[in-house]
Amino acid sequence: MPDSTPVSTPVCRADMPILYRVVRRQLIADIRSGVFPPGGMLPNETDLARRFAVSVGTVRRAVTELVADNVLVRQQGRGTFVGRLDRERDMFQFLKIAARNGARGGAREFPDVRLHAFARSRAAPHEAQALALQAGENVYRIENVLSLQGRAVIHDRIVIAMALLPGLDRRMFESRSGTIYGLYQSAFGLTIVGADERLRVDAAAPDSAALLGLAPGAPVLRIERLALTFDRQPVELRVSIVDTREFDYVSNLQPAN
Amino acid sequence: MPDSTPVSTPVCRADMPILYRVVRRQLIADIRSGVFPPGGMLPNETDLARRFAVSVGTVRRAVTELVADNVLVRQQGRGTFVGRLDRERDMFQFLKIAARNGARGGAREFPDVRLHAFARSRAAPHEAQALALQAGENVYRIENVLSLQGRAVIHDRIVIAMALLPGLDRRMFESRSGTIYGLYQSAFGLTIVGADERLRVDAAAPDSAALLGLAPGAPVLRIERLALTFDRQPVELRVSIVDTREFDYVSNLQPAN
DNA sequence: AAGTGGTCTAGACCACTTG
DNA sequence: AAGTGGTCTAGACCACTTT
Repeated sequence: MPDSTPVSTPVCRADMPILYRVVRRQLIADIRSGVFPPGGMLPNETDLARRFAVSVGTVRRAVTELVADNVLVRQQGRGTFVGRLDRERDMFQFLKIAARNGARGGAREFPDVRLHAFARSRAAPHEAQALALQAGENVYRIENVLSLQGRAVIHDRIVIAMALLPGLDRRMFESRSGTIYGLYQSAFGLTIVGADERLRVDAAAPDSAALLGLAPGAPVLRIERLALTFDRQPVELRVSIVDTREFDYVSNLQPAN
Repeated sequence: MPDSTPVSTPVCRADMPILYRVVRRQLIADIRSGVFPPGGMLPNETDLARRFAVSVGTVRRAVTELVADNVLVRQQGRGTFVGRLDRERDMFQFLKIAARNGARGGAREFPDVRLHAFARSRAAPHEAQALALQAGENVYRIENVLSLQGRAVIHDRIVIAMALLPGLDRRMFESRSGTIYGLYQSAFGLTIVGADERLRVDAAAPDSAALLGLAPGAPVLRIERLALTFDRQPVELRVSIVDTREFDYVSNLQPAN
C-alpha cells in the first residue's frame, strides 16, 4: 500500500469528520426531506454502504444509533424502516401518566382524547422565546382533554407555529387516526424525536378545574413540555394540567441491564 | 475449514448465548464481586479479548453497552474505568430538581444535605413488597432535608434493608464525602444503576411542612423512587416531598441527536 | 516511544422472513 | 432459495495520554 489511503477513498480527505456521523447526518437529512418517508423501508445495508462509499460496519454503526433514538426500526429478515409516531410502543414515550394501581413499569392504558378548543392566535413573548419564533408570530392554540379509565384527568394546552403545519384545520386535527405527533409526522413531515419537561405543583385555573371536575384552585400537577425535532430544534410547547388523585407521572431513570 | 468452528473456539457450543452478552454479564459480575472495584481500571481491550477468548470487537461491544449504562467510563489514551457514583456528572442522574429560572438543560446546582433522622426499624408490608424483602425485615429509616439556594426544598424519607449495608451507623452516614449512592458503592459495593419514579401531588404532612417552612396540608410534589442495582434488583425506597414554588422537576425524554 | 481507546474495513457465518 | 439484519472475527490505522 502506498501511504495513507486505507483501501477505498472515503467522503473527503482534509478535516475528515468521522464517517459514521456523516452517514448518520445524511440519513437524518434524507428522512427530514422525505426521501425516506415515515414507515418506508431503507435500502439494505450493503446498498447503503455502496452509496456512502463506506463499509457495511460503518453504516451499521450509524443505523444502530438512529435505532437507539427511535428514529429507525430494524426488523431482522425484513429490513430497516423509518420509525412512525403512531404505534403502541411510541405512544408512551411521551404520555407518562398512568394509573396508580398499575403494575410497576407494566402495560399502560390508551387515553380517550377530546378536542376542547382549536384557535389561531399569536405567540406571547415567552412562547416565542421557547419556540425560537418572532414575537407575535402566528400559532395554533389547541386544547385537549384526555380521559383515562373514563375520567377526565389531563388538560392540555398546545402552542405550535402555523408555519410548521400549513393548512391545518379543526376537522383535519380531529379526524386524525393516531396520535398528535403522528399527525405532525404523517401530514407535515415533522417528526418529534424528544422533549424537555419541567413539572411542578400548581393551583388549577378555573377552566382546567371545570374540565377535570375539580374545585378552582385545587392542587394539580403542571407539566410544561417543549417537544423537539432533529438537532433539538424546538417545535411545540405544551402545558398539561393533571389531576393526580388517582394517576401518577412515571419516570424511568436508566432502566439499564 | 472443517465445518462449524469459526476460527477459535468460543465459550461453549450448544445453546450458544451471544458472546457479547456473555462478556457483558461477566464484566458486571466482576464489578459486583469487587474484582474491578469502583474507580478501578479494567484490563485493556486486547487482554480482555484474550481472557474471554473472543475478538476485540466483541469486547468493545460489551464495554460500549456498559458505558451507555453509566457503569463503565472510557477515556481515550488512558483506559476504561469502573464508574463511580460520586462526581458531578453522576449527581444529576438522580437529582432532578432544579431552579425554575435555570437555563433549560443547563448546569444545575448542588444541594446542601442535612441529616434529620437516622433509625433502625422494620419494613412495612408495602415497603417489603417493593424491596423484595420479608415483611418485618430490618431496615434503616433515614430522613434528609436538602436545600437549594439556601432554602429547604426537599424532604427525603429513605428505607433500605440493613442486610445490604451491614454496620452502617449515623456517624458513618453523616461523614460520607460524596452522595448517598456514592456511599453505598464505596463502602458496601452496592451500585445504583437506575431507578423507577412515580410523581404526584400531595398535601404536606405536618413534619414535612415544618421542615420545608410550609403550612401543614400545603400542596407539594411527592416523588416515590425505587432505586435499582444490576438486573433491576430493587435496593432502596425513597419518598421525596418537594416544595415546587420555586423549583421544578426536570425530565428529558430522549434528548437524541 | 509505548500503551490506550476510537474508527474503519472486509468478509464469514448465523437467524429470520418472505416468496 | 433469496434477501434481510445480527453476530463475530482479524487486522489496519488514527488520536490521545503518559512516561
